[in-house]
Amino acid sequence: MRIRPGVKGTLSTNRKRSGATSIDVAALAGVSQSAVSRAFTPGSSITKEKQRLILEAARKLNYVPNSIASSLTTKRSNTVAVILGNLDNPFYVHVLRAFIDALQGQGRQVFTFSSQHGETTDELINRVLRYQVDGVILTAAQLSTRMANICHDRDVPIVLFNRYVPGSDASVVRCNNVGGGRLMAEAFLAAGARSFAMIKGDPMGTTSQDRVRGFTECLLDHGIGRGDIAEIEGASVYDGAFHGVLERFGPDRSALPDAIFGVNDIMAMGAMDALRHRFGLRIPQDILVGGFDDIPEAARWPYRLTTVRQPIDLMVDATLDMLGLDDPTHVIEPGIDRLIPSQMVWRDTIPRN
Amino acid sequence: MRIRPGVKGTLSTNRKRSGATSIDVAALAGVSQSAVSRAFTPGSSITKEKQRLILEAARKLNYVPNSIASSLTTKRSNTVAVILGNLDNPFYVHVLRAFIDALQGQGRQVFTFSSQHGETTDELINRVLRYQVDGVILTAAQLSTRMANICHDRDVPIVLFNRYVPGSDASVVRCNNVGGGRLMAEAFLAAGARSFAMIKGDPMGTTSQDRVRGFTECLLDHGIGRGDIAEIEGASVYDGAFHGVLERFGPDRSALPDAIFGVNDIMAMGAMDALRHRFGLRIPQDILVGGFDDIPEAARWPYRLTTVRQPIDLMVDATLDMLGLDDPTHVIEPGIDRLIPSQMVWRDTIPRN
DNA sequence: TGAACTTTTGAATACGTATGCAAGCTAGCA
DNA sequence: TGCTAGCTTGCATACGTATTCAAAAGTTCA
Repeated sequence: MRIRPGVKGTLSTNRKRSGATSIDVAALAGVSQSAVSRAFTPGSSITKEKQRLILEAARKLNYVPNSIASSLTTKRSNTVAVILGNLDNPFYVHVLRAFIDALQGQGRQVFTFSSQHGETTDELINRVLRYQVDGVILTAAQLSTRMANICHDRDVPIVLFNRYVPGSDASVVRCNNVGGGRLMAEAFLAAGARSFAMIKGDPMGTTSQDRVRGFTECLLDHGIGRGDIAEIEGASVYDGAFHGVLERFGPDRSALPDAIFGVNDIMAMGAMDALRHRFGLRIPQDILVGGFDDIPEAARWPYRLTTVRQPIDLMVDATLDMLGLDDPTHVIEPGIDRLIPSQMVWRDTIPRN
Repeated sequence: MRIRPGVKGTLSTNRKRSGATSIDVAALAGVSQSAVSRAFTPGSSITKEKQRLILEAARKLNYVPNSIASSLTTKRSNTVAVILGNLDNPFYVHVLRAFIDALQGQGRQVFTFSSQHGETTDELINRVLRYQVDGVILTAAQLSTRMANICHDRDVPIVLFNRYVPGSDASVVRCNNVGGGRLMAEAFLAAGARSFAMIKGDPMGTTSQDRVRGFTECLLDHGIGRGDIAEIEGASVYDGAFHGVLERFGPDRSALPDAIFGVNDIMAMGAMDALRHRFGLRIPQDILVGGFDDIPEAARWPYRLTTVRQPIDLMVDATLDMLGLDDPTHVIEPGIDRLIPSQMVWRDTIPRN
């Protein structure tokens, strides 16, 4: 047993906690600590034979390199923060998984932060920055200018995923939400719909706003009156949409429109369930429904939802690319806005002519 | 601009990256570095007035304490690893969120690891240990004895969530899966079912095995013959169950049993969709279906699934409690097995007498 | 064989913070 | 005023690894 000086007494840190260190391994292998470090650093200048010796000693001692210590000198933690909001929306679950898989493939770990209620974004970003993450992916929460600046000062790249801050120069990867909204409006119009309802998501979120805007503008362009476009607050969750539809049209079903646009799939699904199971309507015979996202759940049998696809993989790739984690000379150009095209996915909730 | 000696030349680490340090703050506030450290450590010995001064200076410099450096001395990273497998099963999404929320509430961050294909558990745990996490929560992946030992040596508490390693003495929190399986069997029997099918999950997972065992044993106890209990591999995912049912009973619908037990809700949902939309069956009039987990999705209209509840919150609380992160004297007692009771949730897929 | 290189090696140091220790300080009390 | 007890404070050091620099060990070629 190795003796650890300075860990005597009534400290609160009286667990051993840290196993063998590179020094222990060096001692056992009869080499210097530097050699151990090099043995674990790919591309380092070390003989095959010496490396073998060291790895063997390391195995004997159950040595695991301490990334914390390593980060302190290299100033890279191989860590990325993913800031999450609404995990009730399966879309973001798929996004999270895509990021985890991609980043893990690069040898990076993912810090998952949830933007909790009662915490300001500034507090959140502060928590994130403490951990010296190499990059930040923001799929929820607002980004204040001050915070964007702090990240910029510290050279921590930050990419907004499917959201943007109007008037800021933060980097953004997003789907063409406005265009997608238009696509859905056109699909409804082509199917003969003349009156509409939209179920809106997070009122503060640009994603929902943009889809609503594209949808509305396109309808207005085609001569639909504002009075024929109802708006329902769905808060981006299934239950919000389900109850939103119930409350809006329950008292007076004659007010039901020809078509309902759920600003995301999970809300479209909630609306469908309300329409079918509470109002006894058939889709698309009695009413049309459209969604947005193309989550796998929306393709399942009870729904077979016609929707607008957000290409997750493209968006994730673009985000990681923009983060530029692998390129030390990478400069985070401010104000880049990668707009990924959206695309109509036809299934059974809107008849196609 | 502060000059950083030693960062000259053609290093690959030529980003500034680290913003102001406690030394910078100390200089600006005219105090020692120790004082800055204490100003940010609650319960530390420092005057209110001096603390105010320091915090003000820190704000001016956009100082954020470096947790990496702090972890190096305290040997606590305030970080917990959550190892995830199947995010296609919404149950684990809810579990993840529960852990994130709870841990964040304790001021800890969550490292999310996905147990990827092509990586052994040993490699996984090694990756985890590098980051000096204060604890490990395993909701997927097998735990080898060797790895359990390494964690134990390093004093890193590790809790298996809803899984266990037979013959090992790892700490476990799990739902009473065997009992839950029995509950479901009893429910089916009470409703008059005499022939059965089970859709099984991960063949290596104890969770699925236990539920299958409880279910089967109970049926056998009641005189059902083995020949009347069909087994289908569903791989714990919706599509697996959907196609499993299709392939098994599509060629010969007369082989359909009275009742189908999806070993988790998402598979029960897949089975329901296949039965209804591909076979045109009514549930529960033509066939009974039961699930396990009680995920919110299973309560929605198309399904209204009768199922066995796993009390996520209780299980999460028990897990964190067992981890004992807040108690420095906490000893990880080996072999603790917290069995949380499961409970029948009656909805519409099994008639209740 | 030896000169001119290239590669490998180890010693020393830096990274940013927490903390033991001793000194400085304040307040309380006689 | 003098003395003690308790709080604050700063100094110095430790945490575990990566990297620089100079020295040592190989390698190539004349």
